[in-house]
Amino acid sequence: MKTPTRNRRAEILEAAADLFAARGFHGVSIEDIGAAVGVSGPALYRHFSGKEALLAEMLLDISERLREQGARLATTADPDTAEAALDALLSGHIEFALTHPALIRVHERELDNVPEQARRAIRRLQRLYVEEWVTVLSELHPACPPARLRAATHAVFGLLNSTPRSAGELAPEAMADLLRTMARAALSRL
Amino acid sequence: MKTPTRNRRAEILEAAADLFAARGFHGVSIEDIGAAVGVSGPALYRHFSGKEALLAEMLLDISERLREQGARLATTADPDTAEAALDALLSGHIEFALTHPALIRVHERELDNVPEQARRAIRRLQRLYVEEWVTVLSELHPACPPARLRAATHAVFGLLNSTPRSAGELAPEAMADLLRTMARAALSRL
DNA sequence: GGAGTCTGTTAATGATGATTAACATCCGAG
DNA sequence: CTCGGATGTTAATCATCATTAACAGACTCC
Repeated sequence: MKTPTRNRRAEILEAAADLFAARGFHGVSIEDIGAAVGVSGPALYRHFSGKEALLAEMLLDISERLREQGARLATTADPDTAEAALDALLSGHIEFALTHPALIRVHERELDNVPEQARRAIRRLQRLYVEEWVTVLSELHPACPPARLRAATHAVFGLLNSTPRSAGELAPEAMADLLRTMARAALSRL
Repeated sequence: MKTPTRNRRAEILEAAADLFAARGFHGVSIEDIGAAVGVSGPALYRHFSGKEALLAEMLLDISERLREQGARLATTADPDTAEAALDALLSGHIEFALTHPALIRVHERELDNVPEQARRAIRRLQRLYVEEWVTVLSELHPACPPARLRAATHAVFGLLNSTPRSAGELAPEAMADLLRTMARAALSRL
């Protein structure tokens, strides 16, 4: 019982993500989360210091993954073709959103329930990710003021993150294609 | 004390909308809502049969307003220019989103907390509103399959409804302009 | 072969919170 | 006037929940 135990934390985080996505942080009890992974209630305290800490770790992980991915893709090869960098960012985000709809949903909705300190860290990561996009976009639209680029970036995130809401309507492939097409168009004329 | 009383219900709905938008349905107590309008706690039961009923009425009202607006704008004058109808729908939705960010947020997030029966009614209204858009879009893109048009509509809503998240970055005027530009572009090539 | 760490379990404990009861006020109608 | 309805108030009631206690099996390392 050593190997399976290693996965417990991750297992809990995953189950909790699904539950939070479906019913919201306050709509899910510790007992619910425990049940979802086959243990009951207070067992979670062996892995996390509390419910908020669990959420904090979850959001930190998501934000960190997005930021890391952003930093990696934005600097992709050709520094002259900002166009290519934008495409890479787009594809990366879409892939993430389609693969982890629950995480996207929680990331979008539950920041307010994270304790102050962690919230600051998460916000910082989110800001860095946005800045990655803004940097690329400012190369494509040098005349566009930064505030507008930032707002445009948030708007595109809203578009891309709509996935969890229109789930099932379209096959993942078709959905990815649609989102890429729409986002590219939306960002082409700023 | 007759005239001011007439407003009580609306006053409560408004205060509750702001609170739900900020902290989520489960994150707000009846006591909180009462305090926000200057009465305390159980007084709300003189106006609503319960917390869920309050939310249900709120979402029904929002969905109804959007649907009504959609039905009105989509049929606007020129039936030949689907282009104009789309612009009208866009401007209407943007105006609503910028004017009532809290309502948009609640409408987007809290449907799951509404009791079954009301939820069905709300979903029906939402569906009608979406179909209004799909009808217009199908005229502009006759070759595009309906499922794709529906997904595109949801995606554009995601874009337009990003307002509450990027609040303050831009002046309302500039924001409306940006959203209109991006949405038009996103919907131009499906 | 036993001490210690890891993970769990099932009972408290203590808050918070929705809803209801019992009891005032105020105001317009008759 | 005074009766009734509309609105409120405060004090129960009853659940639900996060968190902590107390206790137990299992596996590791010595």
